[in-house]
Amino acid sequence: MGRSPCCEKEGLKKGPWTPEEDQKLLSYIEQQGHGCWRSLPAKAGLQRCGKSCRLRWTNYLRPDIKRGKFSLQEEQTIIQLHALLGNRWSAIATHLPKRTDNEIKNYWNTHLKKRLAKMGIDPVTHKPRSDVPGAPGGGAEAGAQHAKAAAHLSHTAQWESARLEAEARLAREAKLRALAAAAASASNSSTSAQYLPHPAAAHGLDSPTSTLSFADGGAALASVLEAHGAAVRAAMQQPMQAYEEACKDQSHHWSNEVDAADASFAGAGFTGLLLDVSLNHNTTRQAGSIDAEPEDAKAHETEEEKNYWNSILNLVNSSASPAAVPEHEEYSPAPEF
DNA sequence: AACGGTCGCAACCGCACCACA
DNA sequence: CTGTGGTGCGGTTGCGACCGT
Repeated sequence: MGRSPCCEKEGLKKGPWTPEEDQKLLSYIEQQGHGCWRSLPAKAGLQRCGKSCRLRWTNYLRPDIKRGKFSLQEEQTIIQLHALLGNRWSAIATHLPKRTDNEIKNYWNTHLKKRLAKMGIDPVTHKPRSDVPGAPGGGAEAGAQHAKAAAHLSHTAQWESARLEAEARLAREAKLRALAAAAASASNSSTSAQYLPHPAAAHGLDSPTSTLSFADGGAALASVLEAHGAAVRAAMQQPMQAYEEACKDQSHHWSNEVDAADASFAGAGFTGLLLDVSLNHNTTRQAGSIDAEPEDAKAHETEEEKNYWNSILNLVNSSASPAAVPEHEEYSPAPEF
């Protein structure tokens, strides 16, 4: 149906922002809050369209944005989440505190995608490419094993994806409730609260561009679960049930196809499966002398990684009532790692 | 030093979704 | 129900920085 432009193109500045423009936007938002983006430029004295202002604020000027080099753990998280979610940068950003979706997207496109391709891993499917010499899974036996692991990973990814969807849903709901509560006490709102994206940001639930985050590895989610337990459980049941339906058709096939991978899954869990990929990734990087890191640092990050995923999986699992958890073994609570 | 190619990042574009009148 | 405005999101582009010759 087509839409009118977000603003009159005539007379509006485009391109890089100057420090003066940044200062104008920053000081205006700090004093007034952004309010309606479309009307903001005129009020703030900027020759920009509202959309440009919003992007500049969201991706660059906000005080709660971390800039600079991505840590190894952040890289791993991006790769793992990309394997699960694809190019859903905002969803990925929710799991990387203080990183914007734009930054993650850029980092993926300019660094990680190329690195995976160099390793012989298809950055789209996250599966080894057989046409690359020396790629993982090159041999017949290794290939079969990898196929099983990949099949299981895909299987598990569906489950995890459903969970992430539910997390997003419940966080949105929590946000709406919080906004309603904030509206009730709007008369005494402070300026700092005005430019925060939503009240949940006050307890670390915020991500620079998204409505959902687990900045402290799941504690924020825990608080949401605590506050809205019944609604959360109801929300959680939907994707779980949907996935259960899908599994009814597939479970036999899966159980035959991926039993070897399941064995490893039982021992190492989903995190372990992913970490296995990540550790191979690290090994390759070291072999290629790219950002080589000491072994103990790597082990430390691995432990953190396990804890990170454990906290998410356990929190989500604990939120679902026992009756809501399907009996299929794949839905059993996250294994202890 | 000059030039051309490549890389990385900020910013833009356009579509999709949602809320609301 | 439909049209419109506001915003979110992912893809793409433009340009400066960097690097090799």
